[in-house]
Amino acid sequence: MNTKKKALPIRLPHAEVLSSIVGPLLTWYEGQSTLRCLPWREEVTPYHTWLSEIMLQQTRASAVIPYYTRFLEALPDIESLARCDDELLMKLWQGLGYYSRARNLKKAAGVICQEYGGKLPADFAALLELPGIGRYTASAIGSIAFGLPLPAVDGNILRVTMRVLQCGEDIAQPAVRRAVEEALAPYYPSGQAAGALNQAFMDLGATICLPHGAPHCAACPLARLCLAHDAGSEQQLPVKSKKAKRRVEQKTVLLLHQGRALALTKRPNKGLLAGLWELPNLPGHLTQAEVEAWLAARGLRTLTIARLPDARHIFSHVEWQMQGWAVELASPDAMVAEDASPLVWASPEELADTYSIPSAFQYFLHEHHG
DNA sequence: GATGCGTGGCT
DNA sequence: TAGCCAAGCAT
Repeated sequence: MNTKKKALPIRLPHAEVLSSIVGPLLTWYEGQSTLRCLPWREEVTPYHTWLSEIMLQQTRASAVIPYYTRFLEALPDIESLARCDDELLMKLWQGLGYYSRARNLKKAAGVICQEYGGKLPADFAALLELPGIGRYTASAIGSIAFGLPLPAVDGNILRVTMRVLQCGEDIAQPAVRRAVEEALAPYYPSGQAAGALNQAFMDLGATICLPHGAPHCAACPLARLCLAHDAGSEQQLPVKSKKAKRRVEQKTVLLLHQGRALALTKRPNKGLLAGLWELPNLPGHLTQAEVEAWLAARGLRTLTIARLPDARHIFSHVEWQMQGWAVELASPDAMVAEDASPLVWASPEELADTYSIPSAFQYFLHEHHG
């Protein structure tokens, strides 16, 4: 016999309740729609919906708005995105995080121009094949831009659904996400109501059915149907298993000035902050003597050197504890050693306009200016 | 299925 | 403050 446990499909309790939430949700959304004025709701096109959904992945709407507006001014259509300069692309994304989203966006634009005549396909399976588009995003684009009856199951829909059904399944498990999709799909309308229903779920999750603190059940159009509200268990749901603890890395960050120019290096093309620019940095916390030795070994002549305030940056899975040194170098610099990553010397203008530098280094850059 | 991938806001 | 969380995807 096969002793491996076969994963059973997740069954949601009281799933029939879901049939009765569609009407109240749509009615509520139509009454509320002017309350959340979002730029991607003003002129709905497949490109606009696609761009907004990518930017909104794991990112709050308030953070996305200025990026979305600026991005469309620079790259107003899919064709210009497909042909844009990579440094410009990353500059437009600088500070938004999850940078592979931007690279996948451009990759997908190339495919769309190549395979689909420059227009997004109005088809779930075809959307799903594009880089950076998963089940959620394919459903969001399909429903909002093309009126396809697809539930876009994100964190909001999961939370609302688990509460309405008073279901204690672990929403960190992909199988639960899939079960919610299958449970909701039969009740989804086609046409404009499809996108409206998905956005109604999201707005409800963002403004009423809150993830932390007390949800605003008194203002919720689903309160009378909600089994968790009925039982008083809203704040115990949804259940979500904890993620692994993040590791800590110590770094020594160098602010190397040569006249007006500041040294930068390019990060590797894979992994954390792939392909972005950074301040030169070394693993561990080095003493002043060790920093000076490192500089000397690269033919860089130190004029002055001073400690900067410590800084800490927390990523989702790693924490950087950084010590910084500001160094004035004699110019011109000598050639760097072969094993060192090459330094580029950026003027303040290039720093602002050309190089994409992640937020993790902004503490020290502010030190540089201020 | 678990892990890597950013950043900022909230409690 | 430390931890949790946000309109997830790729591997």
